[in-house]
Amino acid sequence: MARPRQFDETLVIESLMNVFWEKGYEATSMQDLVAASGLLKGSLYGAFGDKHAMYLSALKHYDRTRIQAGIDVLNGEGSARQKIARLFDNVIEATKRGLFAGGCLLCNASLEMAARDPEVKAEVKTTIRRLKVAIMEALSPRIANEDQAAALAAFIVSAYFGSRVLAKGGAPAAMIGDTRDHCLQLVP
Amino acid sequence: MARPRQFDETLVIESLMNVFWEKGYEATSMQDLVAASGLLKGSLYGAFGDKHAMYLSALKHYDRTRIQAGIDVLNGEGSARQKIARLFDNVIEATKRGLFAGGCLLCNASLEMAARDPEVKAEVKTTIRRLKVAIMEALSPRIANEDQAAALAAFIVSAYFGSRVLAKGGAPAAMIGDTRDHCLQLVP
DNA sequence: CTAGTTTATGACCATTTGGTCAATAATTCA
DNA sequence: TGAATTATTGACCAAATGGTCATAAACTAG
Repeated sequence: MARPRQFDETLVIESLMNVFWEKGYEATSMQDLVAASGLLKGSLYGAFGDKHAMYLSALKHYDRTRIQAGIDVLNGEGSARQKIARLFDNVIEATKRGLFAGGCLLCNASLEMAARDPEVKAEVKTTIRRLKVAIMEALSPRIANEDQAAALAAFIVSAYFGSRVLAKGGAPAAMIGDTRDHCLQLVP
Repeated sequence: MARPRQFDETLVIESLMNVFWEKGYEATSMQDLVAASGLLKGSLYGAFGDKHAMYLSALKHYDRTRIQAGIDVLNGEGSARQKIARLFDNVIEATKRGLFAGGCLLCNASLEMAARDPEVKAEVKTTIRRLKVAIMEALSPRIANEDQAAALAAFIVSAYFGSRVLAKGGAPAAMIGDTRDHCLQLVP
């Protein structure tokens, strides 16, 4: 009934996400978002709301794509140990290459935003839960006791997130490797 | 030979640190720092340099005080297991009370700043190493093999940092408890 | 073709940002 | 006391910030 959007929304969200991912919320300016998306300010505001709404959209997009990719691995083929190893190997790979500086947007959002932003906190909380459940289910064929599986899953999530902090902080890749190896030892 | 400082430098750094700790670097404005310190802008710049230098000073102060307090625990009395339990209990305590929103300044700095700020990265890297070594030494009476102790120490640091991400992200305290318990099981 | 509706555009805005500086005040050494 | 040195003060600044809006353009239903 009217003029249609002249851009692919998903493509634009992806570009917004990449900026927030690399720079964080506060360090990202509207100019950065304009430059990255190729749209003009007015269009961005019209389509997504204000900067904060753009961040939330980016976070949800990260959940739907990057986190989901991890969950797909956990739901896919292979032993529990192999699947969990793959999660850590991605971090180690990224650390060794040292190219993209973003790390994990979920972790970044948790530390930068969650404490002062209830909406971000809710989103982060939900995504953490999703990740934990997926790990639990990957473990369930090997661990009959559900509480035990939940506890181990919580633990693996912690170690995984911790490895993202180490990676960004310039810790040697060996520390992340050690973390990975210890985690795998615990997976039956 | 001239007019002396009319303020306690350490006290001022402490107040600057608290602001950065709670809000992060980018979300902290010079106005915030002025308000928190009670000094005027000119005095702050005169004494500490620019905002970035203030952040670095705050980070170093965090190392000298808060991180050192943790290391003191690790160097102090008690079994290795007891000492490491105490690290996690602090996080759990803070999570349950939900009062101070800062979490761990070292983790915050790593995720917000390290990727784009070599000085912060160097500081974070050094502090991570200090923490890891202290954990290693706490373990050493029980683990003869040095490589093994180093690997376990790296692992515990990861799990600890991860629990800080979980805590800020609104994950249930039980997840942090599970993380703690699994860590302790690995400590001989 | 036209009326109606939505999108795109970029000029525009108040506010806030980090940072400077000349003037003044306080101190010490001689 | 006076010369030298440093600290404090607050006014000041250019630039950047997030955000708005009137206008023009593009599309669809009738």
